[in-house]
Amino acid sequence: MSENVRVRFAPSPTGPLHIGGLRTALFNYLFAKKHNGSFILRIEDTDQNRYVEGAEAYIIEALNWCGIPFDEGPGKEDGFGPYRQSERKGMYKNYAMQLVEKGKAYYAFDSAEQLDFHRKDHEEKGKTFIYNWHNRLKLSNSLSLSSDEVQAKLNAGEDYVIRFKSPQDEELVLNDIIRGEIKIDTNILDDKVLFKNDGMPTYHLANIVDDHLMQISHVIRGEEWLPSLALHQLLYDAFGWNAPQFAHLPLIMKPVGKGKLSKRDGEKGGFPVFPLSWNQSEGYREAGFFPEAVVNFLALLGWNPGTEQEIFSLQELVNSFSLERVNKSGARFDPEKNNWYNQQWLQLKSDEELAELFIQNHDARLSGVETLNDKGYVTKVVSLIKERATFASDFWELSDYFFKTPTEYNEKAVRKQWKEDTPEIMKQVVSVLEGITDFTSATIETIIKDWIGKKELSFGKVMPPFRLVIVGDMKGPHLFDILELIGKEESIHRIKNAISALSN
RNA sequence: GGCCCGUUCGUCUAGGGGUUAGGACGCCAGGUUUUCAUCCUGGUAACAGGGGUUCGAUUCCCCUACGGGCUACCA
Repeated sequence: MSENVRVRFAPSPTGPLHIGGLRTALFNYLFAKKHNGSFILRIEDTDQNRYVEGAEAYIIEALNWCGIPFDEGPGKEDGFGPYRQSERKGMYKNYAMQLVEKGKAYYAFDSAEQLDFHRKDHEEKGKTFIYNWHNRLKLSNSLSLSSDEVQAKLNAGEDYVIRFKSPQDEELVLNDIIRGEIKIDTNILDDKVLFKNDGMPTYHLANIVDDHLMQISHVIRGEEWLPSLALHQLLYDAFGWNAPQFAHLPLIMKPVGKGKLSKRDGEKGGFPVFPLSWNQSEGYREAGFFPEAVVNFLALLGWNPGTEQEIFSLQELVNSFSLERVNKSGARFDPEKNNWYNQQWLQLKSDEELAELFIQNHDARLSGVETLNDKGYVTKVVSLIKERATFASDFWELSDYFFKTPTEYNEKAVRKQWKEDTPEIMKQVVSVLEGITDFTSATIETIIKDWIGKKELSFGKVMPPFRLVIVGDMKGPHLFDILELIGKEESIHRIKNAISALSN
């Protein structure tokens, strides 16, 4: 690989970054870091009609949240800026003019209405209207008009665009790192607009000029750009520039049904499609996903290292990433596996960190449970229940009985476990507990088991109802661990409480 | 419609001219936990179809089907 790897992520600020865009950014980042290169953010805002306030800030925040910040971009100038195309506006026209002077591009005066008419007309006849060698001489442009006529129109201030003059009868052999050779017949190409009558370049021109000026070495983008590759290659050739290498990433598809993943799928399936919340759509961050899990899942969607490793830190991804191992076909988005990754990453987090999250999450939702502000206690609770959780937001439901005395008891469990003689047994358990001074899990366990043995009671008569009165349900970690945490007084209180509640 | 790209378990994928076609998610069963979950073990399940090439194709080539993308003075 060449020494100077420079890649860019070039989103349009038309809304929140979605999961596909995020993966494109991630692959660019991984490739850049793998080769000690630079990851550049360029904002492609050449279409002022589609500009959305806040979108750029959103994109930047999303990249930061994922842990894949850009090296150069808006606010991080490094000699190649500005990084917003709207701020580069002044430089594009000259490049368009260069092509006109070289005879590689031309002025076109056709109105949107005229072109619309042609398209519809062709469609009715079952044909496709393509503005190129085939018909450009029949349309209104500097190829069909005399230079005097053209000059007159320009002097009169008529609207015009600059179109690329795509070549006739050539076979182009393009190269893509992921897909290999792609052959294209230039006769089917159309004369794309490079420069719009509003004084802004189109994506195609701005993209090529900026990639050249910013010395981009590799263009890694979504497969939706593959049809434009021929035009882009032709543009580099027309300018006499060396083209970067290209890699077109497979798309991310809907979990079910046809087509690529959309915002709608997230709403239907109840999973996020945006990294951060945007208006009414909940983001991964707000839904409680860890960025590590999102990155891990996304990286393995369309790429794999060829080993059987599934869990990767960002650094491990960087180390093993290569474009050659990116798949060609689209990958279905699987919310289940996404959740699994979060569960895996949650287990990797420290109890302290998770306790912090638990406290934060909970304070926002509920109040009145004092012990939830005692981080030492919460940390212990988390250590006991985290293996049951997929999200930090599962914690409360998995551990509420550590913080408050049960007021309800699982009906089915009561029917099954609460027998005639159970209240009496529970009363005896109370007196056994009262006699324990070292109220720790292991000690309580030893004493209770001894007592069960001496009394010739069965474990089945004691332990299930014991759990039921402490937890309110037949669930949770090792019972004696729970007892130690909630303490002697509360344990006894719960048993007495349950005896009166269940013995009507 | 035209052009381009693609096609291995339900999903993400490994593999590659001769393999018991491997792993992960999900699902199912068993074990552990005298609870639930985790965890462990096992199971379920795939080379789209048809032609070639070849001693032999899932692997290479062609066609078909299917899927996807593009077809704007949007990116």
